[in-house]
Amino acid sequence: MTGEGSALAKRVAISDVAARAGVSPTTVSHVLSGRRHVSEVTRARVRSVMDELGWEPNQLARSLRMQRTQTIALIVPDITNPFYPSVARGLLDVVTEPGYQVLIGNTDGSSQAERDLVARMVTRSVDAMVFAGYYSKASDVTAAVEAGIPVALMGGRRASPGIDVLSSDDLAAGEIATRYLIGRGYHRIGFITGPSGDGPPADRVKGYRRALTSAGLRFNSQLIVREEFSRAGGTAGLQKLLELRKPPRAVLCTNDMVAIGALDVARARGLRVPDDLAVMGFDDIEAAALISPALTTIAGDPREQGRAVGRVLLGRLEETGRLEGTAASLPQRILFAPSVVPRESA
Amino acid sequence: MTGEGSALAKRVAISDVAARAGVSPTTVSHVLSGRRHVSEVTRARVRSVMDELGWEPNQLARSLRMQRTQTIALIVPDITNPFYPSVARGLLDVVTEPGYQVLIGNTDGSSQAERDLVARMVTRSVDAMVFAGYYSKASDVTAAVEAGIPVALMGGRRASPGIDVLSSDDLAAGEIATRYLIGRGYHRIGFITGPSGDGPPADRVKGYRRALTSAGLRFNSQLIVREEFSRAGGTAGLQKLLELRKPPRAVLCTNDMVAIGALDVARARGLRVPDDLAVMGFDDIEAAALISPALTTIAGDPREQGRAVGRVLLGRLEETGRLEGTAASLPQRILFAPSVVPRESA
DNA sequence: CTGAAAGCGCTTACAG
DNA sequence: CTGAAAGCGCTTACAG
Repeated sequence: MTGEGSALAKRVAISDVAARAGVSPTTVSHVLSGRRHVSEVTRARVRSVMDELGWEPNQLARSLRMQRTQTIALIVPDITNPFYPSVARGLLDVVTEPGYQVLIGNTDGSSQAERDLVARMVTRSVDAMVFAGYYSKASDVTAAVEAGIPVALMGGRRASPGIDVLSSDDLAAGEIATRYLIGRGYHRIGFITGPSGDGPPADRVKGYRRALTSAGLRFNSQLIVREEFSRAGGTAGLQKLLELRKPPRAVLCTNDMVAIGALDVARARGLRVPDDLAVMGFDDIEAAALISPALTTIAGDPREQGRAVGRVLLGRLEETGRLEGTAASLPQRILFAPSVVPRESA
Repeated sequence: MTGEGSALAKRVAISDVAARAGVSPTTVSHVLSGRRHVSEVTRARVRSVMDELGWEPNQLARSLRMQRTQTIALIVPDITNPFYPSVARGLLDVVTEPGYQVLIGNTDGSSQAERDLVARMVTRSVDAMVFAGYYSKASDVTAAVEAGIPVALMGGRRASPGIDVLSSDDLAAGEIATRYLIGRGYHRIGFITGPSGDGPPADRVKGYRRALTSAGLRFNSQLIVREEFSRAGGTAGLQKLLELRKPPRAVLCTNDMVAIGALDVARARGLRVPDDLAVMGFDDIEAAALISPALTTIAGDPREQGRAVGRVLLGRLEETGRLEGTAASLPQRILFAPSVVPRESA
């Protein structure tokens, strides 16, 4: 019984390869890394022993020694929200090739969970971190920053040392949507926004207002209604808008779910969309293309955002590798411009 | 200049705590783990130094020493397919509390990528692995099995040593769907299935056939059409079915996308759904509830599947911890029963 | 009740 | 061109 095939067979280590090849671990390490010259013959011998024993360096040991884990943390509120898997995909797209892996964490938006996860990631010595919260702010990631880990904050408002910020340009989104509607001849445009007066939804309203103004149209606060971010919110919102003395001919909804709720009431009332009423959403969720009439909406590109995040972080990682202690380049803030996806509803 | 506040401040190590508390690292380690008695006084002193210096053990060092990384790999074909984020969520649900983190990998279904990722995960000494491929089989994960890493294979056909298999019960799904339709008075039922004659889609057809038979209904192969897994496939499939001399009164579609395609032709031809034609899908994608008429479909519970996967793996991990080399319990195969989500279309 | 030492598996100054 | 040794930061037999 050699035990060779056993599931419990000890993993082969660099010392095994060295012994078998009749060289030192140092040399084995160097044929692997190529960081110093090794004579043709020994190199060949070592290579063949590596293959023979199927040796691959233990990343754990390597990480401990090199102080680099080749790992990036991705912390999100809810991986089940389709935006984040797309971001994850984009991140993986650019980060896999250079040898990084990604560790995911789900916070449910709880700041307790956020702190715990950030701490655990630090404890695990991730090389970089992307953090997305419902209301991302720098203070959520201080533990990482203090540990010298570069972080990319998604959805944050401003960059700070150690923290690059990447987010959707919600103001532009609102502006673009409104301009699209105006261009199609709608001048009386309602807006069903979210319950609170700040954050991305408020930025969209700001963009809407700006587009109105620059088109010489009057902004009318009666046309803005605040509702929950849900199908029911859309229903309620459109109902209110339709009760107005002069109801809008088009309605912008703060997200696609809300727009779908608005379409429900249009259907129930027998309104033709978009002839009697144009409806437009934001986000471009999968259902937007599948419902009837298909929803015209504003799309970001979450996968591309993920790629951008990856690139930014890779850049930071290169910096810290090279210039040890030298001043890093300034933290960036990157805004993603959205575009309209014209379909049937507007 | 103390450098204390610098981003480059060395992380504090166990030896720092020990020195400052006037004890050995051994003792510090033991107050942390509680694995041996430490006198009240020294324990208190060590604790306060820990707090003061903010020390947390470096997981890397700990992992290297203990041969346990507290990491689980999750390898999926496409994290962007909503099934997988739900699985990920369920996995996180059960695995976070006991201190595990999850490393994700995306293969795009390429077996090259699958092999590479499995190898990389092994190299990183993950404690366990969940693997989902488009056609998962044991041979995809041999590298992990050989390294003694317990794996949970999602969607596989049979368990084998070191590999537990968890999958949806597609046969039951087909049967349940068909029975539902029969129960609602539909006796002539068409089936738009996928292009190939095996895998989950074929199992669904088998279940359909079985339900028909056990209800005393005749199986008619003309009512089965093979199409692509897409909206266009659903359109084409229903068109063929409607050209039959005696077209079906109800149609089962191999997934919700296909069902949506079928609904497109029903709408175009002015058929009332479900009165003239009942349409039913599988999977319960988000859009199923949002379209009109809302789609009646068969739902699995991916998040619960993820939880189950987590539980199985946690069980295996406990086994290997306890009985070193003793025979592990037999590999399991767990099948998830789906249920119908009655909505408007059937 | 506590500590010195070995060792997990690598990489990299240092020396020749 | 190559190797012996130190060290990354822990845990745990071993010894007292």
